[in-house]
Amino acid sequence: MAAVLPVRERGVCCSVDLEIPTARAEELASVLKALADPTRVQIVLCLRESKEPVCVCDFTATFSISQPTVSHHMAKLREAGLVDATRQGIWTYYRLKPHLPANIRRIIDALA
Amino acid sequence: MAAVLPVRERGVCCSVDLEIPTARAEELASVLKALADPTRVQIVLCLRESKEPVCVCDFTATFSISQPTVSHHMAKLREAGLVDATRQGIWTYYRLKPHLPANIRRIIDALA
DNA sequence: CAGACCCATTGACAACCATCAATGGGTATG
DNA sequence: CATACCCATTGATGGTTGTCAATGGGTCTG
Repeated sequence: MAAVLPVRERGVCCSVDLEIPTARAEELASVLKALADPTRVQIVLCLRESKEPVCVCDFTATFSISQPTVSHHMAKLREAGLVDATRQGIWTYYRLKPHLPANIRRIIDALA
Repeated sequence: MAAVLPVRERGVCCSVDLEIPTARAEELASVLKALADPTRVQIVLCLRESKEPVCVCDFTATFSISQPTVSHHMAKLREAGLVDATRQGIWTYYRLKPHLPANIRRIIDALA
C-alpha cells in the first residue's frame, strides 16, 4: 500500500513534463469552470437526457433561484460553448451543442 | 438540422425532472471546481501519468507561480479528495488518490 | 393598442478565488 | 548549534462569481 517514494537530493528539483500545452489546459479549465456549479450541473444533465431542446421557463420553474440567475447560468454555458439557444416566439430553447468535442462529451457523460 | 421545438402554451411552465439529487450535484460541482484551474489541470494530469508520487518541489520548479501558490493548489486538490500527500524528510509527495470513484476517474481521464 | 408573458441585461453586493510576501515549523547537513 | 532546505499557513489584495431587484426589449393575445 505504502507507495515507494523516489529518493531525492537536497537542492535539486526537476521540472515536470507537462502532459498538455498551457493553452489547452486553459481551455479545459474554462469548460470545467462552466460546469463547476450545482445548478449548471443539473441543467447540463437535463439537457443531456432530453431529446428535445428545453425551454428556459421550465428551468426557472424547477430551481429555487430567480429568473435572471437562470439566465445568467445559461449565458455561462453558452459562452463556454456547451449549449445552443433557439428563440421561437417568446420562448428560448436550449440544448447541448451537437458535435461537442469527444473529451468534453465524456466529462458530461461522467456526471450522470 | 434545425431541431423541432416543443409546442408550448403561455403561462404554463413545467418543472423539469432532475437527473441527480441536489446533494450529488453539489458534490460533483465541488470536484469540478477543484479541477477548474489551468495549473491544477496540469498537476492532476501529471500525477495521472506518473507511476511514482511527485514531489511538490518539482511542481514549484515547473510553474511560474510562487511556492505558496503551489501549496495552495495542492491543498485544494487535497480537500476535494482527489490527491493524497505523504511526507518523507523535508519532502512532500503527492499522488492521485487510489480508488477514486469511477466517474471522477473518467473526468480526469477525459482531460488527457 | 394595452396588457401579459418570456427572457436578457444592468447594477449592486457579499462571497469566494488566485496570487504573493512574510512567516514559521520541521528536517537534514556541516 | 547554525545553516540551508522544503513546505504549509497567514494576511492582504485585486479579480471573479452567484445572486437578486430593477429594467427594458420582444412577442403574443384580447
